[in-house]
Amino acid sequence: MDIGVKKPGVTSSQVAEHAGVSQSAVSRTFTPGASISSKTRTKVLASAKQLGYRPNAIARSLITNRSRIIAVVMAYLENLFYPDVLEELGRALAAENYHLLLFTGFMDRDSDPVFDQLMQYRVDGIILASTSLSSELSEECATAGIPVVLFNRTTERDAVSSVTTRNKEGGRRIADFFVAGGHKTFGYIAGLENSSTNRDRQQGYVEGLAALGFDTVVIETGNYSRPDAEAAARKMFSRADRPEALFVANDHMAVAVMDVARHEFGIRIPEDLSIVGYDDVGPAKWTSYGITSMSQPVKRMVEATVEILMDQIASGEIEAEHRILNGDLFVRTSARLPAAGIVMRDGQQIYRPKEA
Amino acid sequence: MDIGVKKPGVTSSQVAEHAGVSQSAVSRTFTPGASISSKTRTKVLASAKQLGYRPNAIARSLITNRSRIIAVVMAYLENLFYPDVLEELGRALAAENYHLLLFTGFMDRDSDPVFDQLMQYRVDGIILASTSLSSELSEECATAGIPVVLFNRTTERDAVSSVTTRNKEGGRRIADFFVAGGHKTFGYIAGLENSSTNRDRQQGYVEGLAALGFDTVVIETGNYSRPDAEAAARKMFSRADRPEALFVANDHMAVAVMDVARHEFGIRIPEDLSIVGYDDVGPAKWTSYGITSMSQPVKRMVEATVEILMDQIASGEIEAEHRILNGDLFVRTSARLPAAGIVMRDGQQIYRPKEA
DNA sequence: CTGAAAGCGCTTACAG
DNA sequence: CTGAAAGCGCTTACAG
Repeated sequence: MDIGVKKPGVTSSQVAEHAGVSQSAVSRTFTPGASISSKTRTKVLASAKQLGYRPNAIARSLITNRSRIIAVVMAYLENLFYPDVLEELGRALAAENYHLLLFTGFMDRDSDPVFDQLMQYRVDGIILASTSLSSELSEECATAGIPVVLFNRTTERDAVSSVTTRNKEGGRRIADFFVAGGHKTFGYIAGLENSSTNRDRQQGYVEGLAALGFDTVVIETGNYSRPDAEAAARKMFSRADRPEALFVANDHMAVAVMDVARHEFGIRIPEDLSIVGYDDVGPAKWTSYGITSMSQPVKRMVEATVEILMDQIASGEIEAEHRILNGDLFVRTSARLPAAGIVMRDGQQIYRPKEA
Repeated sequence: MDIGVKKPGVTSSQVAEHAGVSQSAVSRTFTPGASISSKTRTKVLASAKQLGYRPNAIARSLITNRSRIIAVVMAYLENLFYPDVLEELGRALAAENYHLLLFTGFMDRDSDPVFDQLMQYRVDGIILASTSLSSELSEECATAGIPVVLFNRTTERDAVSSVTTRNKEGGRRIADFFVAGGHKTFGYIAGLENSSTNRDRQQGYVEGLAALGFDTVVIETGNYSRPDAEAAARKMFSRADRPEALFVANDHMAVAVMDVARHEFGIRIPEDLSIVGYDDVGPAKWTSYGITSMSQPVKRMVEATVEILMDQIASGEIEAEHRILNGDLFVRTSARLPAAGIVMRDGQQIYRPKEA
């Protein structure tokens, strides 16, 4: 035959018949808090076990209007920051007895194409990471009562909930750190130009430098992509005014930039060039790189994300909520050190200037 | 109120009323290949658009007994190989109009705990990567008519479908490569001891060396984990009989091993020590590492996985199928080169001894 | 091609 | 605490 037949599973009616009770009794046995005598319950459980019964979540969803599924949209996973987030999300959602429907591997940074798919499953919530949703669709979600959280990104109108870290303060902290370390010339390898993280990090950095009397920052753009970052690094290091301090908008690019610097240009780090990255992701900690980097607290960001979702699902109130968390500048070997301001925390060096 | 109300979506009945047709007509409009006049279809589509109707996939699943959801179980994502796989899976499943329910972030390497959850959603198929399922549960899937594919792993009894590469041949190739490069002493940093990949890679390597007259291989175990690999490297490099050629069971560990070698022991690579890894994953290609590594063709592995699943879903025949693909030894800078056998392919160096 | 009707496997008032 | 019954939003024979 052409269309395969998945053997139908055991149903609550079959269990009811086997146990000699009503189908409602079976349902109640598997509904936490439902009114059922322990005698009936025991009988049902025994029959269920014997028949290999498992409640059909699909049927339950249809009637409760709750799928217990959260859609996670993550366009790409090359930057290890995102797999880290995904793993934490898996854990956090499982703890709430929710499930994770993943949309990944499409090239657009726009989620609209996957939106139809995701809505058809009547997901209870949507998490958008490394991607964005048009405002019409965001509005449609609000109308449908489906909470949406932007992860590590905000939109201009603030109409959608978001979880981010203080990117602007992060950029400023890096400016302080460079200047405290005695650097005089400054560069920036930018991420995606229309992303809020890039905009904020760059702004904080440039403003911070300006406040300290440095008005010139040479900029190339790496678009948060490895090949683009390599190209940007080649341009940056070929310039006559090559800076001695370089902030790279995330660690994913910083790794590529360091490789180009050392192996293509013979630049010594940190003797000839100081590099600071962002995210504090895995490879930043590897000895070969040892990147001084602003951290983003993935675990707490995920907790905040899931919290917003759970609150809004429970209350039915979809009001945009913005959680902004703090990061720290973890000091390693990729940048020259300032004379003061470095403190130890949990065995790691972080930069905490007094005024902070 | 305590329990939030997700506004019910637009239903096919509402669209039918609006369009002045039967609910069946609406359903047929959204069922590819259903018998419907283009006139009715147009009317329905117009009303659907106006009302913002989207078919409810949950209701459809209930009646078709097909969820169009594939469960992917991936215990952890630190090793970039797995995010790569996930991204390809996202693409490949979307192309078949299937969706990906991800289970990740649990510490066990055993999938049994998530199995109940996954069965409740009546998934149409299951992909297990970096994790395994007890044979009882595998059998239960077969009974229920749900295809399961082990990704990058096999079980002893071969009862479950799998997609792997020729790990044993890979180990043997690495042995050939080392010996051709003039190495005389050999080591191995093992992965998880009960995993099929580790067993096969190790066996091929040890047998290959033996066939060439080298009977001694010093072994430490890194369990495919970064900290364990670092510890294993420290033990390995502290040995009096430290080998000059070291096969590390995957690149994820090889990166850690190289960092320990260079920065803790001052070992020069490849002058003092040759290292070869496995997977040919991102960091292997980064200049700082440049790991010579056996590749696993992720894209083709994913295609094979999805193909098996789609075939078995369509036919309803759950017969274990084993796809075994070839990898190549990509030659970079982490190991001393043999005088012959290195050829170019697509601008990359690979090792292809004549007899192969 | 079309519509009325049955039914997928559950949850949940309702009445007892 | 329990059961009979309605109904969630669809698909799909069936009859016309």
